[in-house]
Amino acid sequence: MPSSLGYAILAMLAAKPQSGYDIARQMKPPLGILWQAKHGQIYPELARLVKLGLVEVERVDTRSGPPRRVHAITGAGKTELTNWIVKSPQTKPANDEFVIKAYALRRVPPKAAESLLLEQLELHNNRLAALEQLIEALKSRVSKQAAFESPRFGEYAALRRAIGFEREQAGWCRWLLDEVSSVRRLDGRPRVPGQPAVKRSAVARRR
Amino acid sequence: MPSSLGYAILAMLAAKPQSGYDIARQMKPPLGILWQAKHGQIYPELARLVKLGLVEVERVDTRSGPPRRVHAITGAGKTELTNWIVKSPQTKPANDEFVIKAYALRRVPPKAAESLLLEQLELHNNRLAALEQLIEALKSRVSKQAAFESPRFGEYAALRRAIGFEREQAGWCRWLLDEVSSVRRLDGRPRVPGQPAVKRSAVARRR
DNA sequence: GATACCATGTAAGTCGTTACATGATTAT
DNA sequence: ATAATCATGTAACGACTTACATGGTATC
Repeated sequence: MPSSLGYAILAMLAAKPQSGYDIARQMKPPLGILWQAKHGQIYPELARLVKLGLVEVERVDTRSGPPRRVHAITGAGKTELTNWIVKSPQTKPANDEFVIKAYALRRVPPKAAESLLLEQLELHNNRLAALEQLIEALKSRVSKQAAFESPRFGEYAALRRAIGFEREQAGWCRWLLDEVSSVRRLDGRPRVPGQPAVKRSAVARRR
Repeated sequence: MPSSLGYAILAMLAAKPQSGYDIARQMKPPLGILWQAKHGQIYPELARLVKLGLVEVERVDTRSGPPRRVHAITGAGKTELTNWIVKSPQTKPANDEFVIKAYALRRVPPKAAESLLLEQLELHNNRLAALEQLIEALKSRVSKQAAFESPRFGEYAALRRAIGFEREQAGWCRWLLDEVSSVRRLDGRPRVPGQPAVKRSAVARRR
């Protein structure tokens, strides 16, 4: 039985035959949208899929350099993939390190907290921009009507999800930043009860 | 040097001394919001933190049952945690099995796809309801003004993030469901060009 | 009497990262 | 020349899961 990575590879090979290197490129963090893995894990897993008879290899000679090993899904592979899809998935924990840092953020000086959050926010904004460029390129190829029937629908769906999560994460960062900033502005100054101590919109508008 | 799990434990012990069992309960999937892990990983990691001098144990006898081993963070532990927080985090891949299934969803009959999506949607809605109950209980304890200063702020922030992600995931499921449904209604029927083939709002309103 | 929860640990195995290893090709 | 990319693999290590193991307490 293949691992989750194995099924991710099968799904990609069901779209079209590819080399291990092709797969590794599309799964490369941090932009891999279907699954992320390094080549050090991909090549052994491909070998296992071949040994299971779910995938076959063909050496394709190139005019320059070593021959590429192009992998294709077999009939047995397609069956295995289809059967696996309909089984209810077991969700595994997200476990983002940054949540721990946010959880204990009160322990560090507000200035340090702010720069950490700004760095994180920029990271997500950059990733978001890259993903939005990818989806724009795809949109023309996925017909509005009956998008589900399009051969690139899977890619489109995965991209939509990735974009949604990046947006969500960026929004969370902005909220955190706003909370920290408001405390920083309160620093040492006495508050006047009855009126808002701080305007909360400065960071919220920074998109 | 502790692992990410180690830092998650340190962060929780910095809030208050706790037993391994307490930690395991709060980290239990699928509702652990800071970090998720099983006791099989937590107890050995706690032992390592003790060996590193970042945590100390105290046996506390109970009137009934075996003595509890209450762990507390040490001075060295606080220093280590604070230094770690300000270092920029390395993000690791999300890798959700369900994305693979969605990617290759065209391979299965629309009816099977729909039931898979409905099951997933219900799962996220249930989790969302549970998380929203938790955050409601917290909101009263976290003051509106200067929420960042509140001792429970970390918990509140982590909960907000978890809720945002569940909402996002649920929304994505609804979108997918809508795409599949629209194709199902098209099944075998010829389309009339010039007017929309299908109303797309049936599922979108199902919240 | 059975089930669930309290409470703590260990062992085997899988998943995943990082680094080592090789060698050709293309771009600056 | 030097670096980056193409292209494929392996080995050591660390993270994580699952199952084994034990024994008391509370609830139905």
